[in-house]
Amino acid sequence: MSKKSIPPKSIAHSTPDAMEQAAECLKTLAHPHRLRMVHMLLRGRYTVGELAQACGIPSHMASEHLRLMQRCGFMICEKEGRKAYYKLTESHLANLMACIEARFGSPV
Amino acid sequence: MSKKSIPPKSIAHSTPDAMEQAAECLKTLAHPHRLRMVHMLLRGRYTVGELAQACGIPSHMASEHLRLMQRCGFMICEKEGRKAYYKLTESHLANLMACIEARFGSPV
DNA sequence: TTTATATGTCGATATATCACGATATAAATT
DNA sequence: AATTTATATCGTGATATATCGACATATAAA
Repeated sequence: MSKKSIPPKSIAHSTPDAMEQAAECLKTLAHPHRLRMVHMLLRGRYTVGELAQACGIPSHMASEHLRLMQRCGFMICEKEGRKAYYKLTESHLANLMACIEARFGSPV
Repeated sequence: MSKKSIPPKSIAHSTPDAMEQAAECLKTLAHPHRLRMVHMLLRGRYTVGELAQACGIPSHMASEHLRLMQRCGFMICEKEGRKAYYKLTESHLANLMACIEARFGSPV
């Protein structure tokens, strides 16, 4: 989903694009486990298993969340042996999370 | 809506709360029309109809989006005659939108 | 009062998302 | 080779969300 077919328009309604892209990424971020993972990854490098444990979910589900966030360009995966480390690549996430935590507080 | 049946756990996994609340609000924000409305409301005071027109949607749908955002505490409604003006009340939205626009650009 | 305008609500439907079990792959261990 | 460990993928049912038409309300104008 989410084919950016770029605006056929130029009415006054302005470009939907910026807002649509933003909405898609925000939607991906807008999940408690994914927020927690980003929070952790801003502070270190973790494997799928470690992130899963911190969220209290099975690792195959963490894997799925990480895949979604990768798809948004938030992070990349670095494999080491049979482990997979995830690392943030989107610099704006730090600011964004700072705003979010300023409003809602950090997880423990 | 949204019964949080949350897993029966309370190990070291920390408070789910901050992240869950944040997720819920972010999810509400994560919609192209709602983002645009917030973007506009950061710069002025608009009626449902004006916001609807800017988004290119019927006003009864704008009304629904505004109701959701009100429920999150983003804004309040001020009625004047038969018009309804919406006004932001959540100060963190300015920062949050600034982050978002820094990453994705503003709508026209 | 009648009509038009602005907003809001309700119910139906289509689509998306979530959480899960089962299964798959791939590397390390035995 | 067989087993265990770590991750990833697939299919499914349950739930949530988005959008819409129809209708409701409330104010203003005629």
